[in-house]
Amino acid sequence: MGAIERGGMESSVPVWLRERRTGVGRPAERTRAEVTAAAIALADREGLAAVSMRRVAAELGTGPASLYRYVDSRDDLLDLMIDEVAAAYRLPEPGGPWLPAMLEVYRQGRALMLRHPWLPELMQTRSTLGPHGVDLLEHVLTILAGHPAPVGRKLEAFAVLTTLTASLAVNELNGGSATRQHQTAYLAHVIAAGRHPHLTAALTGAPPDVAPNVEDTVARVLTGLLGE
Amino acid sequence: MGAIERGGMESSVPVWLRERRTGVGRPAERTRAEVTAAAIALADREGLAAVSMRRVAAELGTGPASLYRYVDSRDDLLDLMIDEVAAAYRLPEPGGPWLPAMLEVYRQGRALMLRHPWLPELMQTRSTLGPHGVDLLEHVLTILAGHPAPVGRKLEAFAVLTTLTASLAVNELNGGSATRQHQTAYLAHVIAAGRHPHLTAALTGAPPDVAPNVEDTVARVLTGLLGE
DNA sequence: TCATTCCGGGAACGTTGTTCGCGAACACTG
DNA sequence: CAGTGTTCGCGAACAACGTTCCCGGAATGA
Repeated sequence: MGAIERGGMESSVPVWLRERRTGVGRPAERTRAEVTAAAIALADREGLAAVSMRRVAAELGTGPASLYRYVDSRDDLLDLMIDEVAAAYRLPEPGGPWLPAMLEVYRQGRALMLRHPWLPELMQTRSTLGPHGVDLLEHVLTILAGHPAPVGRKLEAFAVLTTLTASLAVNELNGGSATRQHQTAYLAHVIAAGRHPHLTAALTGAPPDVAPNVEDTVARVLTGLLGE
Repeated sequence: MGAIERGGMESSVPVWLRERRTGVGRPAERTRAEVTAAAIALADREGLAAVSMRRVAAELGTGPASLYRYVDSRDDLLDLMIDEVAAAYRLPEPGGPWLPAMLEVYRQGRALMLRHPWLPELMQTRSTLGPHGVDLLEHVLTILAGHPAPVGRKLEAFAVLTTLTASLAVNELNGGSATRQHQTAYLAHVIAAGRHPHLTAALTGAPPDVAPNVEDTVARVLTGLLGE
């Protein structure tokens, strides 16, 4: 009876609401924050695939089962990692025109993702809003407070900006990697086949004199979304 | 010596180039297409997580090891799934203004992703261009052939359109699911806390009289990217 | 018929996420 | 100070995973 009561229907409660127990009982030797930090360090060093419960536990010098005292599942841990990283935003007091302020948000998001190469892949898969994510959203809404667009479009702009940032970061990170070689190997084959004239022209033509400015792209998308 | 020669440095060759053997030896009982179809059927029915080599093999009535005659790894199989689904595009002969043509591409992409809910998640993680993907890209470039923007921006527009379609599809698919309830449960808590006034206003305010038209969003982003 | 070449797939290896349950550690009560 | 309730640490185990080995069989070309 007790077991059912405990494990029952709490699985729909997000991580951020499952909190510290009372002061009774044996005190924990670690914090959720420490576990999260260990996972982040591991991901930074060896990539997201290396973040298994066992490896994280080893990082902390404990057994795998111990982690489940701090986290309900591996997915929870991933959510914690995402939000913890978002704590690093240092955003200036909102004020002035909205576009430059939004671009600053993009710039810092990009920097975060380059510092933590596993971040974009993670954010594209799961869409979590933890405490720090919520702070960021509040900041964006403050930036856009004076903008005439309806709220729905502002939320939409935030979502698109997030996705776009992740997408562009992935592109930057894959610059000259193995995945890229995969692609070009096959594309060379496609070009040789002769069909796909436009693709051929696009890829064999002289490389653009001016490298496309990524920040301009973001600006264009944002003004496209919000007008002005 | 033979083993090294065979398994050696071919791992950088994409799936699409590893092709049928000679007519000698015992003929295969299945085709790569059949394996792919089985995987797609399984994913449609039980989600992407159910697509394990063992389950796909069971679907075909064989052992897990047999699949490796058709595919080098599970990742290869996922790439095949993506491209196979892209074969379903039925795009009209290009002609006329570019925006409506691009929106038709979006519309069909969206339909594909709603029919195969595992698709967006997969496309956001891995960026593969198989034969059908290449055809789609060629189509888009044909649509934009008369457009004055530099090629780089056109490729960029294609990439953004793909990402955006996947992102919006995920949003649509998560409409009323468990993940959504996670979010709103925590957001309610955030609102109750009192900080985040703009967020509170955005979420508690009267729901927008007009539901935001997703197609308009895409149009806005595209014109933002390409101008005009 | 024989040699060659390839396919099918049982068995096994290493790794994964997660659960069970027990012993130990602390706070509180009497 | 003993007892009780409650929590923590974590070894062991389970089921499932991707992948490799390897061998028996099946087909083709000579």
